[in-house]
Amino acid sequence: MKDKKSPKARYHHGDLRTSLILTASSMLKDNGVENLSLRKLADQVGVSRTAPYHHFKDKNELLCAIAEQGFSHWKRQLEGIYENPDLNEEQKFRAFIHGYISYAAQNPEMYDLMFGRTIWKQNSATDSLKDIAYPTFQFQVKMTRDWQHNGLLPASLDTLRLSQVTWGTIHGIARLLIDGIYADASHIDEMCETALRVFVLNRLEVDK
Amino acid sequence: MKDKKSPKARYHHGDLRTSLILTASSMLKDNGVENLSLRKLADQVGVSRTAPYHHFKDKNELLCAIAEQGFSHWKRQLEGIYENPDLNEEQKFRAFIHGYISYAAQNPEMYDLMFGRTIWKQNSATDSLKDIAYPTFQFQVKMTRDWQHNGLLPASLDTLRLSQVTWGTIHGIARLLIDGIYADASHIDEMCETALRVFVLNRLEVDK
DNA sequence: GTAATATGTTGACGCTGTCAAGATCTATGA
DNA sequence: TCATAGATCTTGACAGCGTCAACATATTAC
Repeated sequence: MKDKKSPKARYHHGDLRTSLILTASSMLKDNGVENLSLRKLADQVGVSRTAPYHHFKDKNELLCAIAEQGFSHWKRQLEGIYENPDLNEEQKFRAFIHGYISYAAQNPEMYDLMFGRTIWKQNSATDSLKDIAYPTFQFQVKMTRDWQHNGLLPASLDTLRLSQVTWGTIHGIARLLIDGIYADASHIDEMCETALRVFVLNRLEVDK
Repeated sequence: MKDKKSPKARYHHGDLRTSLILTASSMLKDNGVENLSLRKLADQVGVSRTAPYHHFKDKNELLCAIAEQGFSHWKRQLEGIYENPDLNEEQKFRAFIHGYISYAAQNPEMYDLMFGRTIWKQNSATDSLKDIAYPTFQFQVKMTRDWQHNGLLPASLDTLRLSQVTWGTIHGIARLLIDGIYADASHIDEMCETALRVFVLNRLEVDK
């Protein structure tokens, strides 16, 4: 050790945990989960391959921590739409659908991590992730209930089932887009409008 | 080589390609794509680790071949519903939705392979797979068009967009189920009925 | 029957996640 | 102040993965 304290050559990193999450998020965005390796990540950050294990039990815990960041960002965005006083109920519903799909289209890898099987299959989500993810899911149920009370969505249907169906719809459209089954992102707006009309408008201006 | 022709000890397998697809499908069903390795597969079939490479260019080609089988089975099932003369249009639509979700719920790993990002992302589907997958997708568009003509679905909407939305809906519900975000399979029927009412019934018996 | 081809094998390479053991820095408390 | 405990980072090692190259053996074609 020649340099006493060159900032790059310190034995201890300082805030490795945060650096790992940040760099990993960036690598995720560029190349997807399937190309995110702990070794490349450690290399990028400038530490040895096993250093991350002092901050995350295993790779899954790192992925959950990244997803947490995503949910936090995501939840703020959702709430921002729902609490915007300048929008009426139908506009909120429209903004919600467009916002949801846009987020997925603009952050496909993060969306995949947040809502994909890598984390959720086989219950590998950490408690910490569940603590932020579950309330987000529930927030969607709450919005659905409100829209039912407002007459925007049919009040006759069970709220939980209806919110599963509405969420399923936009989730499914998002997945078709980001998984490359419908690669053409130029139709996003039209698809959103069609979904909207299926859920809302067809009930108001009855098809004759 | 002691035995002249013990059926287990032959140098050439006989129909390795078929055996690989069959065994791989079984392993897929049990453990998912993420746990399907060529080496374990070869071991199971009783050949060396590189033998599969004489029948498939790489792992992706094997996966595509498996998915082809899935699509073939799947397409027959779809057509069986659609061409059943004992069902009226609404019953067909209902059977289609229930059949779709049931297939996904009963064959989650195959469904994931057929409609997931492993194959479709980055255009890794083989031509052979596309030849069977694309017509299946188009068959859904055709059904949607017919249901529009029958008045079951709104004729005012663009057929392609509408079929993307209806497919998106059941695809999304299927994914939520098989990815473990909604693990509770006991609600499948209720979710299907809710989706059905959103698409069809709400338009007929207008919510008052 | 011999040559070409199809199909199988072993060896090797670089990549991966992760464990164990040891090195080095930081913080605690006597 | 200084030893020591704990946090953090390192190298070494291992098994598993997909895949390539080189070689062996069986089948097919002329």
